[in-house]
Amino acid sequence: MKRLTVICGPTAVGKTAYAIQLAQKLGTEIVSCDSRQFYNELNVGVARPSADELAAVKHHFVACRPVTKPYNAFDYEHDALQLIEQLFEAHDDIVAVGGSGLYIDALCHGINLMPDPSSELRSTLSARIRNGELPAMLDELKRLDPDYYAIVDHRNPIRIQRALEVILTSGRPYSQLIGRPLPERRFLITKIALRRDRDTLRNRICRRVDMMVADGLIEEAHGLIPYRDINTLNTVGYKELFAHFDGATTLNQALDNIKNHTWQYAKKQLTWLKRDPEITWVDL
RNA sequence: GGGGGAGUCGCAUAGCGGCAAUUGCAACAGACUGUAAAUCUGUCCUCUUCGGAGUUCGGUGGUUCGAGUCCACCCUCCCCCA
Repeated sequence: MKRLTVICGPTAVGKTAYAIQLAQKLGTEIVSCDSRQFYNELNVGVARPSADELAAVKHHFVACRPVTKPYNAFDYEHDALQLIEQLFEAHDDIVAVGGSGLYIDALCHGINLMPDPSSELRSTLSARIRNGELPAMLDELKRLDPDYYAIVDHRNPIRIQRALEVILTSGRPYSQLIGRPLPERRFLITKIALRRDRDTLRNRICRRVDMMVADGLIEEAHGLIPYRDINTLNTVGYKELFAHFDGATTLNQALDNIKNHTWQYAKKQLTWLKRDPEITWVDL
């Protein structure tokens, strides 16, 4: 049976190096599931593997699309699955690495098929949220899909928006669409989550941010100013520098913010991974 | 030496007689099915059987039914003139 080994864990634990070593040992290639390393324009700020690392093992889904083209977990599932089937023709093992929990879940278990909302609908709904119409939207949701209304976080506008998008374009309750069983993967999945003690991880994060600066993070962010309103650029490491470019913070404050926010992100990743019973934890 | 201003729960900030005390950040925990490094929630003086209870606003006294808020003195810091 073919096997996919997924390497996950918080940012800056050392997933990249671990995955490369494993892939070399298994004589195989790497599929990234990092929602930010997909993009051509994002390099040092998203800790893309170095040129040497990319040369050591063939990587997929790294720097493969422009930030201007929207992408999501469902598209990723589709693309990655297709690629994986293809890679299994030549390999018994494949290594996947990444820190984006939703994308890892999409790869390992899939996401229910739902119709794509038109971009008009999406922008209409987000405009309504900006205009403070969330309560009215909640009423709509209550009427159209009481089951989902009962469980969603009423204060999370994105959740409400998404549910309405799906309901309005499919004509069916969102709660029905997300509940359906998903087909099992036709390959074995082993999930390994890397872990380090808090202090070590925190230090690694701080050191890595300093290294990113030495590697040109500030210049990279500066060059990305034209794209700053794209959601993909709403990313730790860039948004803090955009604020600095605006004069809202000093450079040192911006870098401190990046370190803190990266740490918060690492904890959020851990929270996501903790509830996954399939994971085997490995202490580094 | 003279004049002015300020000390609030880790940091910053509100507060001008009814306050365990505003807001932001940080911290801690959590949610998450197509924006996910996104978005959102809870806790955040101490104890709590989660109903409350006990201690707080530089210090010491005082005025008041009641003081972070008013008065006196003291301590510390900042600014201006010398």
